[in-house]
Amino acid sequence: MSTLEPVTSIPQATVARLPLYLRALHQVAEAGNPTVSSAGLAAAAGVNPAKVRKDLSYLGSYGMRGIGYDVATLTQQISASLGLERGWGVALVGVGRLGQALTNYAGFANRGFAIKAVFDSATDQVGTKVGPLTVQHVNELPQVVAAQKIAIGIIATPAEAAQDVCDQLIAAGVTSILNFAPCVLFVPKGVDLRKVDLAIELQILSYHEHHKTLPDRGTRLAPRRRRGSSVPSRRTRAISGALPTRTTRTKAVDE
Amino acid sequence: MSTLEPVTSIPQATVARLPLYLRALHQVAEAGNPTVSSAGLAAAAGVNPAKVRKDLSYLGSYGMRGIGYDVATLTQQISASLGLERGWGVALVGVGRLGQALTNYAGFANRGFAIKAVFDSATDQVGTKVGPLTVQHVNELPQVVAAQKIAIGIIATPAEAAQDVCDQLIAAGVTSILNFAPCVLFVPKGVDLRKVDLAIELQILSYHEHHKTLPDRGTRLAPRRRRGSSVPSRRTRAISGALPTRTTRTKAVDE
DNA sequence: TCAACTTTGTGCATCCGTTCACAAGGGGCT
DNA sequence: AGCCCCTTGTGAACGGATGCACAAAGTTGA
Repeated sequence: MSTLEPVTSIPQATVARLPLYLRALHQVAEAGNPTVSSAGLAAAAGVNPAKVRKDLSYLGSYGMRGIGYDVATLTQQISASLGLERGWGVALVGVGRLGQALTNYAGFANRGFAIKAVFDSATDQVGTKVGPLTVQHVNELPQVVAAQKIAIGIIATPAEAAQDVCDQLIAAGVTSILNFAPCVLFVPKGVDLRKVDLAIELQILSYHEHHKTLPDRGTRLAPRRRRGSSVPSRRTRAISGALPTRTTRTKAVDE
Repeated sequence: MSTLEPVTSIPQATVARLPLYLRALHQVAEAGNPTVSSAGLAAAAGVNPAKVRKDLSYLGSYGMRGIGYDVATLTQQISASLGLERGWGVALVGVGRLGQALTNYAGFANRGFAIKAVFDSATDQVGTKVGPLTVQHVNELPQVVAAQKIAIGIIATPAEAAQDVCDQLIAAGVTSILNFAPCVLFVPKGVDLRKVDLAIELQILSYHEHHKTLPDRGTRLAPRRRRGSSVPSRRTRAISGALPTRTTRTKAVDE
C-alpha cells in the first residue's frame, strides 16, 4: 500500500461511506473514547467491521494493532480526504418549502457547507428573507455565483425548471450539483451530479411492503450463512461501549 | 422466463430503478407517445438501454419486438409491481422545517402516499396545522398509528430522538421506515429501513470537488471503451422524440 | 409472400463490492 | 523477557450488477 499519498483512487462505495464513519466518530468522541476499534466503529456506523478496515486502508491511515484507531487522527484524515477542511460555498435555487428547509438545515453548516446565496424565479419570493439570506431573482444567478466562486449548487425547484437552472449554474462555474427535483438532469463531463428523490425512496419501501403482504413468500431472502462454520459465539468486546446489540440491522437496500 | 408469475425475486438494483422508469413513462405519455422503445425509455430515465430491457424482463412484461413497450400497460405493470395501486397511509414524526416540507410534498400524494398523521414532541407545535393535518403529540402515536393501520413511517426528528421514535413506530405496527435523521437506526428483522442523509450527499460531492482541484490527476476514471469494436455510428432513432442528445451524463456516483 | 428493418430478450464476460479468514504486528501483564 | 491476547491489514473467494452482442421475433412495405 502506498502510505504517503492518500490520493490513490478510493472506490465509490468507500467514498459514500466515509461521511458515515465521520458521523460515527463524532459519537465515539462524545462518548469520551480516545480510540475505537474497527468493530466499535462498524457498530456505530451500522456496517461490517471488515468493510471498515478495508475502507480505512484506502486512506493509508494507520490503525494501531491491538488497540484500534485514534479517534482524533482518524477524524482529521477522513475530513481531509473528503475535502471538508476548507469550507464550501453553496448556492441554492428554489425557495419552496423544501428549499427553505434545506437552507436552514443545520447539518450543512456543521460540515463546512455554507449556503451563500438563494435564488427563486417567483417575484413575490424575491426580496424575502430565508434565515439570514435574502432571496435573489434567478436572473442574478450568473453574476453572484461567478463572483463568489461558488462551486456547489443545490436544485430544489420544480422538475420543469430544473434543467434550465442546472445549465445556468454550470455556466456560472458550478461543478457539483445536488438535485432534489424529480427529474433526470444532463450535465457535461467534469460536472458531478447527485440526486435525491424523496418519492422514489418511498416507492422502494412500498415494493418491499407490498411483497411482505403477498400470499406466497415475498422476495425477502433469508440471511443464509455461507460456510457452515464459525458463528462467533464470543461477542467481540469493543473498546467503546458503542455496540448496540439491539436487534439485527435490516438490509437497507442500497447504499 | 416465467411468464405468468411476476413475483420472482426482482434484484434490488432493479427495484430501485423501477420508480425511475415510472417517472420516465409519465414524461413519455405526456409527450403523446403510445409506445416507447427501450432506447427511448433509457434516455428519459438516464440509464443504459440494455439495463432497461433486462430490468423490465424481470417483471415478465412483454415488450413488442419491432415496436417497443406499450406505455399504458408498462406503467400499470410497474405500478402493480411496486405496490402503488393501493394507496399507502404514512405517519410522519418531527414537524420541523424538513418535516413540514415533506408533509406538503406533492410528489408523495401523486404516487399514492397519503400522509395520514403528523407528530411532534414539542408542546407548542402540537395542535398547529400543517397543511390539512393537525400536529399530534408523539404520545398519541401508538394509538393513532395502530388504529389507522399505518404501515409506513417517516422520521424527520433530530438524531437524538430518532431511535426512540423508530421503536415506537415499530411497536405500533409500522413495518417500513424512511429515516431523515442523521444517525444509524436499528430495526428488527422484517422491518425495512431506508435513509436519506442530506449532509452525506454534499460530502460525497465535496470529495469529488476536492479531488478535481488537486494538483495530480484526481480519482476520475476515463470512460474507456472495452472492446475496440462497434461504436454505433448510426444513432438509433427512437419512436418517442425523447432522445436528449444534450451532453454526456455524469457518473452520478451510486444508485 | 417475402425481404429488410426494428426492437426485444438474454447469454456471457467483466467489473465492482462484500465478506471471510488468517497472518502479521503490537501492547501489556506476569 | 516472554507469552498471550487483541486488532489491523489484506489475499482471495464469492455474488451481484453492468453492458455488450447476438439470435429470435415481429412489423412494415412492396
